Amino acid sequence: MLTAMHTSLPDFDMPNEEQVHLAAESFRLLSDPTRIKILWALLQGESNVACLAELADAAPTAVSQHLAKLRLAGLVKGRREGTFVYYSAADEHVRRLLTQGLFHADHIDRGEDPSISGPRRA
Amino acid sequence: MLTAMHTSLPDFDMPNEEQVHLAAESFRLLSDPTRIKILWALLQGESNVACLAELADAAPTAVSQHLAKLRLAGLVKGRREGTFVYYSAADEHVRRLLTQGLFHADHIDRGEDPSISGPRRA
DNA sequence: AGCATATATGCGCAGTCACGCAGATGCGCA
DNA sequence: TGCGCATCTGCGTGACTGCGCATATATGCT
Repeated sequence: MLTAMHTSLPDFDMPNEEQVHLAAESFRLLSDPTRIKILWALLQGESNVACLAELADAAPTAVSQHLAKLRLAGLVKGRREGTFVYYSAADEHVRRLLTQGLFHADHIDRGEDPSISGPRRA
Repeated sequence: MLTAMHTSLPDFDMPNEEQVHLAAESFRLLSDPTRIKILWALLQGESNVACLAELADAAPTAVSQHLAKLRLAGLVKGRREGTFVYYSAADEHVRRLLTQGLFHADHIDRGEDPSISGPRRA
């Protein structure tokens, strides 16, 4: 019973490595406050870099870099109009993910963290 | 019109800084493949460190560290039973978030990335 | 062409993270 | 009390990340 512990139990099903990796990448892109603000703003309508920089309270350069990453991941799309580039959220998955995350943030229950080990605390 | 661009437009509403920060922290914890596998396993029932290490194909030490972070964030709970510690997912928010993320991973459309700037490609 | 605006990109730095290793701690048993 | 097991914690390292700065590219106007 050294390495065969769950194999005997036929219950746990694990997602593919690739799927896990892709999900992790998406979550990683959502793990930055500036990018969250950018995406949240884009979910309410398209906007350009300068305007997003104001809304997210960040430097336009930083916002551009964030948008580049979000674009590479396919989370936002860019549409050029003259000197401006108007960005918009790619699909509704982004909205659901962000909404869930922000909603979850308002309902976090850290439940006093019993810390498992350490002396018994009454 | 230096810093007043969106203030004139009363449309964009932004979430609180704290809420954004908490959401970012949650997303950051979900941005690691090992943690995703751990949480996915825990959503199917409680388990201990060694078993989770096998399921996630990681060293028990690493799994323990991941679980400590997840516990501090309130995403998992730990229940001690003898020398074992049985962990379980904290609430249904985690399930929804993870499900959304993994589902999203199967429907990513990177849409050829027009790269905005650079020479016109056709 | 020349200039200004808007955005993108390359570079260096400081901060963070995941991992491996060693040692500590808690628990059960003889 | 001493041993073994399961787990936790501290430290060092390599890799990555976000930001600021300078620079490059793209578009519009005169």
